[in-house]
Amino acid sequence: MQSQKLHRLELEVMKVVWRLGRATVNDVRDTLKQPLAYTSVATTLSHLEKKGFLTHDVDGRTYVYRPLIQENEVSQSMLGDLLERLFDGSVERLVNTLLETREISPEELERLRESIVTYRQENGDG
Amino acid sequence: MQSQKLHRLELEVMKVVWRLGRATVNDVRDTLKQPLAYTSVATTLSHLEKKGFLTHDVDGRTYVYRPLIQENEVSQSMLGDLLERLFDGSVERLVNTLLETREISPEELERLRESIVTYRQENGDG
DNA sequence: ACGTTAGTATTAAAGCTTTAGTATATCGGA
DNA sequence: TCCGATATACTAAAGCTTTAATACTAACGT
Repeated sequence: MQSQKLHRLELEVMKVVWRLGRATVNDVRDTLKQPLAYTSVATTLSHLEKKGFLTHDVDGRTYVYRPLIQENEVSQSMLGDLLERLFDGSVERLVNTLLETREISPEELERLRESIVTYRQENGDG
Repeated sequence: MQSQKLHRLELEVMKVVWRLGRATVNDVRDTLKQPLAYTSVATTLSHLEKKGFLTHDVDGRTYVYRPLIQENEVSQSMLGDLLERLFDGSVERLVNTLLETREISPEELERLRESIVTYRQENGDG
């Protein structure tokens, strides 16, 4: 398993492929907010395939890409990276920073608390 | 206010300066885990100063750098960036990913829950 | 005063991502 | 069959960070 870290554009492209499930160059190009030349998107997809994040099937002469890695894996990996680099691995510091930063609605806060309690019941007391 | 996003090496260097409070090139160089040429560190400090993250006082012919931005500001900014790019701004999704990923001790989990409850009391119900 | 040392300033190479132009191949319609 | 449209392959320029060499400057000891 490699680094699982995606750069800005790579991530944008992967998000489209994750969302669509299967996607051609044009699918990706049409979905991206950022306007890009066809070949730019194609190159990025090639890179992602070479790095092992994607593969493709052939439909006529068209490549249909699909993910080889789940969004959740990448999210975990990149969040974990930031956790180490910014917070020395302290989940508590990360969450506190999050709480300080954001305007979080009471509803979201309550869901958050529930998530933690649920997780604790499932794992924490073992 | 600018982007407040630091790259890998820049962040390493800033962390040293934050920790030491005031630091010369050699202070930073000696503290960094990564071995680097004197001039590499000096260049990076110059960049950081040009970008407004640092300034320096002069002591003899030596520059003594000090932060112009707090670690917390940068942490918030960079975490917020990841929150948007990876989780579409959903704090809940971020925290859930964090819970899935990490082995979190019951103690840490309890502190986490307390943080949230405290924050909710101070802000959430208003 | 002079040379050695220890700083900073300048410049740029190396390595990376992003972006896209050009070349090439192939499908499909007239 | 031939032409235009559309697809990928190849190549590389532009823009960025990292890294460090070289040039320059000033302090300090003798």
